[in-house]
Amino acid sequence: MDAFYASVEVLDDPSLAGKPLIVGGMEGRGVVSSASYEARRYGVRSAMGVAQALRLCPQAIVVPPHFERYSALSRQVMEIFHEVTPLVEPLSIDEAFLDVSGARRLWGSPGEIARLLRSRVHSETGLVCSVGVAATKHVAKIASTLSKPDGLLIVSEPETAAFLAALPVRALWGVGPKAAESLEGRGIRLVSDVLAAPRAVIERALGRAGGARIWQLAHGIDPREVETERVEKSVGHEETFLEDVADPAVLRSELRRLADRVAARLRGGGWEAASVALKLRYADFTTLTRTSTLPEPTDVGQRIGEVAIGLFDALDLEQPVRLIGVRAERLRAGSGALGLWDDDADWRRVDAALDGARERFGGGAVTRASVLGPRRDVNALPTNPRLPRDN
DNA sequence: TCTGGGGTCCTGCTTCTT
DNA sequence: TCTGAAGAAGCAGGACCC
Repeated sequence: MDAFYASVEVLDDPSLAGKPLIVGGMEGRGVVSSASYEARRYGVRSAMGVAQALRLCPQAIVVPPHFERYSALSRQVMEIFHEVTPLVEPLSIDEAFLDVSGARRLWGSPGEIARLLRSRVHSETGLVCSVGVAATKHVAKIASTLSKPDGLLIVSEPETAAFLAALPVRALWGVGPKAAESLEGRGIRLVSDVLAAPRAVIERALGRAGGARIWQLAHGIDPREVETERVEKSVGHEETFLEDVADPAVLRSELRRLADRVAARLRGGGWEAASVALKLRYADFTTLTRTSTLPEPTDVGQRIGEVAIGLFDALDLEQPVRLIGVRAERLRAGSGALGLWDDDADWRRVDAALDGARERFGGGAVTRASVLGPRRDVNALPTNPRLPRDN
């Protein structure tokens, strides 16, 4: 979707059409979430402070984001995609990969399908989208970016190598400012320079995993399928204060509130968290994180809050705090999940959990049944003290 | 008058277990 | 019972994406 949030705002208030528009956060410390193309002409970009954006474009209209509305329209657009192919991989609220290789007999060539999608999205939602068509996800993604706004770019398989070679390295998925700087420091500016360089040079510049990935993408190698199932790995909430906060009591209370929100989402998704992370950003923007693995997974806000506060209390507050956040990590299926647990390793895990529970509760009454509860979910059992994990 | 909030993945290090 | 190596896991920080 093109300038998605800004386009939705225009859809809902046509008087904004044709004007420089910024969808952005709270006053003072807000940033630009989305800007209309009229605002972008003045240099306004996503993630820029709203104050800076207004210096560049003083006549811009700033509206707060309406995420529920964007989500509703996103669902509507995704439904259109699903009517064309079941192989849809939402990448974010406003982007998706579609595998249309099996839909050609019904809907025509990939190019025809792309035109159909653009037309249907516009007629059924009033919004404009751009489409990239290619043999791999990576090239399709780049093509859609280059075709914006309101465009369609088809890169056939034989054209792929030449298409990629002419691009700056920054266009490759996963090359951000730091990676681009590291590559450019070695004289590697274009994808064609990556092709000419030994793989070892790229891996030295970007690290082993990142280097290998970028080397492959530059060569047009991207075997990733369109994945319709996605498994969340963490959920979190964080908040930047309007003014920096130095009072630990206020920060603890905020942690409790954030933990409750995180826990509510865990329960909504049927998950439990195996560890809890605290994030803290000082006034000078120094950011630190602290993580703690839980004795047993939980979806209870009070428990997550206790752990987050424990991590917070272990810190020496050096400065007033600008941002604070709580994240639940290493999610696993929550209550109600069934696991098979008929081998020795699982029983050892149960007994280890028993030991841990006896230590915590002072012994006697703790039995295998009281540790397992009604759940019988081996994966959700405590892993303290350490045992080999099976995931 | 700087710099949000939602995430994923990787690296380098330490600690623990086998 | 001790020891060293290897691997797993935990943790912190950072890059990157939308």
